[in-house]
Amino acid sequence: MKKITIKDIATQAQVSISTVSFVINGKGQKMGISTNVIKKVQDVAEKLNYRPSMIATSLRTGKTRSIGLIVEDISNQFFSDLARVIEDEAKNIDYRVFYCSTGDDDERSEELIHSLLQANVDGFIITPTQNLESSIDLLLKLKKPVVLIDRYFPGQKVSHVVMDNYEGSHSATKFLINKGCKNIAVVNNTSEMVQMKLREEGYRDALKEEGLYNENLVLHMEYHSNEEARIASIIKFFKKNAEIDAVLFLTNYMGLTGLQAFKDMGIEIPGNISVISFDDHDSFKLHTPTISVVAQPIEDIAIKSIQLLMSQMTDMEAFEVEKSLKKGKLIIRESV
Amino acid sequence: MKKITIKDIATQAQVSISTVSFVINGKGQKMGISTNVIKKVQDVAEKLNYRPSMIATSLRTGKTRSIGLIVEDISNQFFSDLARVIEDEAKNIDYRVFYCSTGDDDERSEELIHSLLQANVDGFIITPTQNLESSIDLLLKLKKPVVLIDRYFPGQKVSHVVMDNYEGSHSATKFLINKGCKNIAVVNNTSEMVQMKLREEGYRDALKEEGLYNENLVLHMEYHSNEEARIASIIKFFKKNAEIDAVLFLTNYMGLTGLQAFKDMGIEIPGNISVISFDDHDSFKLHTPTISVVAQPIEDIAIKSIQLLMSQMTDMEAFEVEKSLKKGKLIIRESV
DNA sequence: CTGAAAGCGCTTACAG
DNA sequence: CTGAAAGCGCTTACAG
Repeated sequence: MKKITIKDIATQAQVSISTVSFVINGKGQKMGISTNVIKKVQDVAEKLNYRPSMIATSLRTGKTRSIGLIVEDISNQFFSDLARVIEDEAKNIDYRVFYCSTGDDDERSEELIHSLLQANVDGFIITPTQNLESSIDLLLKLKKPVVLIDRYFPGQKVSHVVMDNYEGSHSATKFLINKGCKNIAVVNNTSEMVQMKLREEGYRDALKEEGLYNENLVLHMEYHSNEEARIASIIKFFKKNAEIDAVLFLTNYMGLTGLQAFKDMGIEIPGNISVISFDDHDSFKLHTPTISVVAQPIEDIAIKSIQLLMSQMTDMEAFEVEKSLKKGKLIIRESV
Repeated sequence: MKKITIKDIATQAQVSISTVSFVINGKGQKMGISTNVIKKVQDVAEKLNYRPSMIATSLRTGKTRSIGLIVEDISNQFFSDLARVIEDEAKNIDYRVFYCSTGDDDERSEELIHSLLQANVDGFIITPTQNLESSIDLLLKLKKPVVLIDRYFPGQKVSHVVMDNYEGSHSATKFLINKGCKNIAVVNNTSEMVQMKLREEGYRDALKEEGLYNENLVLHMEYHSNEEARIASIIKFFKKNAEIDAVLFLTNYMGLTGLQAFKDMGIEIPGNISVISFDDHDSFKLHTPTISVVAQPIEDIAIKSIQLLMSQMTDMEAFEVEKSLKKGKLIIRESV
């Protein structure tokens, strides 16, 4: 069975290939093609089960009706949830999504951008890594529509949609303070990215407002260390600071590691320590006790980012940079 | 900044576009192009930062150097782990992977196949849904390389690589019997797919060998019901059969649901009931107590499926159907 | 109302 | 040793 082309249809329907093309693309009416001919072409196309070659169309039009989605790690539930919503939204406007993971590796991220550029995607949605600013600049120079999500570069003129990270951790910390906690720790990674900085700031400011801030209770963990090393560093930190009565984990994977560490140490939640983590996760709902979280507004972020991307794809010139901040949601469970 | 083409290089290097094409594709030597010219072309390509258009190459050669990977649900850890290994393996042989999720929906699966067909991927790796046999037949008719994973259609002549499901649940059940459990339940979904049938058979045969089989202890849950309904049906089942002292969950999501149900009911693991689930998951390692599992040989499956696909892509005619069975691994944790 | 022709960016058989 | 030309499957300005 060989591939059916526009030419086969033209032959069978006894018209020119231009006519076929117009009909297939719904421009039959507009081009003043007779109803009879339109019907005939459609019937033949149907009968031969014709599928236009995306590749030929792309080469000709320069458009692929596809979006490249670059996330940190598609096997992290936050990103896979995000990806699914974005894919659904894109499907509604008849776009395909190609997704891939950076693993928080700058070099890999650059490769992915180039590979998607080569595949000629019409737009990019990206969770950038730390040093990706220049690659993003390249996309801007190429006039490629881009939206950053989850994080961004403060100085760069690119649309982005992120959670209100400052507010999220500020209100979570506030909640712990109101609960009566006095020695509230925070576990962050060593990333210099703005979203992590803002989360830490929200925590710090909330404590400072109450005169409770203690810089010894801030732990920064290496992102690229392995699970055992991370658990060990958490154990060490909590042993050293036995006065800690509450902790805020700034990402879900740090929260999960923390829970593992507490388990190994025999620390009881919320008896010995109250826990809140960023980013909801199935394991947090299933954990004994269930873990409170600052949940990201995944749906809002996904929908908004597609919208921003679409407005760029529709008219790259008229488009203006938009910075969108979406409020997260503090979900209180048994862990506090 | 406009896109650099082979033509721009030809102009700048003062050679014909054929020469450029040969050099870029490393066929310079073979075509007897002088070292000087090769060097000049390479330098110009480098200087202009030339990237070949994948789309033009595809249209011309009919190949895309890409693989379509269709899984049930990319946000399920089993599939995302699988996808990552497949992606890495593919990258090693310089192939891209496009992945997408069926959500166990036949219609969506067909759409995805057609959409990947339109994108002209060179090969398919698919976890088929129940009624996808005819769509797979279509791929065979089109002479498209296909490998099925995780499951397959017994009568169909297609290469596949799956875990030895029968052996996995047989040995897990055997383990529970040897532990002294007498009333061992199993929780399955209503799928008619062979992999689920085999898991249930392994369980059944192990019990029959010891004269312990009791058909009342088999629960079949609707796949497409929501989480609450699933929890409710598990609670009902375990209340009705209070004698159950062990349970085997046949997929990780059923296991997770089961744990939630046990939590709601106040059933203690392994005090009241021993638990083993198929498919390892972070939550199983983190759960209190940690949950024993029949882990799938994800790496083996991924590597083998790429191998089988490659041999088809290399030589579609000489290729012979291969059915590959990979042994799973029983990991005993605190839950038994 | 419809067709012939150019062109998107490549690859490759053919000619010299 | 290198170039001119055909063709992959489309879209669209132009001509009639």
